[in-house]
Amino acid sequence: MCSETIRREGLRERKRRETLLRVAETGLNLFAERGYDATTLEAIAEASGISPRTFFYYFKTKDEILQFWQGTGIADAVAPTLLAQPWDKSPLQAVRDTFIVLVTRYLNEKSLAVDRIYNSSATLRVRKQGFYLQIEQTVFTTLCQRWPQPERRAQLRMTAMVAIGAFRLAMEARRNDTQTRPIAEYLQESFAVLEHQL
Amino acid sequence: MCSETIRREGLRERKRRETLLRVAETGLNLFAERGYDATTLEAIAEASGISPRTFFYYFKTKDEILQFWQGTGIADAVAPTLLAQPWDKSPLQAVRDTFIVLVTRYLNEKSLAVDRIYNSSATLRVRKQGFYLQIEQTVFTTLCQRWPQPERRAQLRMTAMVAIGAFRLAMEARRNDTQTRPIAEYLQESFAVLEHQL
DNA sequence: GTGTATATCGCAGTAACTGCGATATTTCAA
DNA sequence: TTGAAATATCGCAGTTACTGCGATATACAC
Repeated sequence: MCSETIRREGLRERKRRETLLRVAETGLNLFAERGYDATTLEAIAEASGISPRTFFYYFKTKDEILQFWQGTGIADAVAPTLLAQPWDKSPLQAVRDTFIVLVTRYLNEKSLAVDRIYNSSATLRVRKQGFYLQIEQTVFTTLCQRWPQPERRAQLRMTAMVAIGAFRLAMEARRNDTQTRPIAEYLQESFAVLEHQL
Repeated sequence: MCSETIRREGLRERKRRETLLRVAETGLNLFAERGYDATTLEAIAEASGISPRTFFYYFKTKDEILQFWQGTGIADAVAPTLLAQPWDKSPLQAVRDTFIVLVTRYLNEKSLAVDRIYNSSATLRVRKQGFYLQIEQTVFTTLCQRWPQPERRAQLRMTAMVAIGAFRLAMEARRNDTQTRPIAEYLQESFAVLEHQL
């Protein structure tokens, strides 16, 4: 029966996607509740209804759960969004406007939770830099695509670095702020300070 | 006999200093030879003539050996050197000149080895950011001491960030360069690119 | 010389991961 | 429909970094 079984995705893929999401969500919740270090793999596995061994089938490491929430979206969207910017903008302007688009589109309550977890310990704070490093790299290579003149390379490298720096400082400002304003505002301010530095 | 025994330091402290240095050196050598991950604590301990347990009496973690070589010196010298800069310099100039002094004074062949090890794996590259984060923090608070006006804080935070960024890019440039020039030159160039960004 | 602080070490334990190999489930095609 | 191939789940044993506890030895200070 049911000859036209819904087969646009396949049982396998659906289950996989569901399990992945369930584990990621369970993990994030447990981190938020008990703290990152105090949450064992075993606990995450059990709460997700899988065996500890199977956890590693979905995530290579424990902190890939955090990367899952932090990185998904933004990291992949940087290059296309940056390339889609109007051509009359300066490199720095283009990156700034890209970031403004991306944070509005991808940062949500979950990102706030992740941010709080990342800032709960020194080792995690350091690991978060891996994310920034990755974005910096992507921004740089994308900028080089748009402005391929070799003599601009060093300058573009610097642009990528200061832009990610401004991004970091914006997140920092948001974290330290007592009120809660839209993330894009912090970004605007951060880049304004950067441009004022000149 | 020998009533005026040399007692300016004490046997204890001397031994401790010697052992610490021996372990740190052995570790660095093994890392360079076999790679960081392939070097077990047990191997370092054995090659240093101590028990694995005693290793943790000297270093809390394995990568504290890298921190020992990278951080010692520079991290502690940043604040005093920055405060000793002439008062007519701009914040950014002051930080730049501080870095030039420090790299000339503290970076040696060992730092090169450490740099190579740090860049041998993605996880280590990320961990190195902990060092930059620390320096950035120190630079920021020191700048705030010298220019304590609250309305400058945001600007000084940005200065600290771009300065450390320029530092990072200078190290990167040196690593990617085929020839070997004095580190201070890369720094000068990096800050020149930064100032040109304005 | 005696007490106190420091150094060394073994042992048992934990937690994150890896490799191997067994079994079950889904898929694809003959 | 059946049977082979790919994928998913899992247990078990092992490795490595690191911790806590407690024992013993060494240096120091008086």
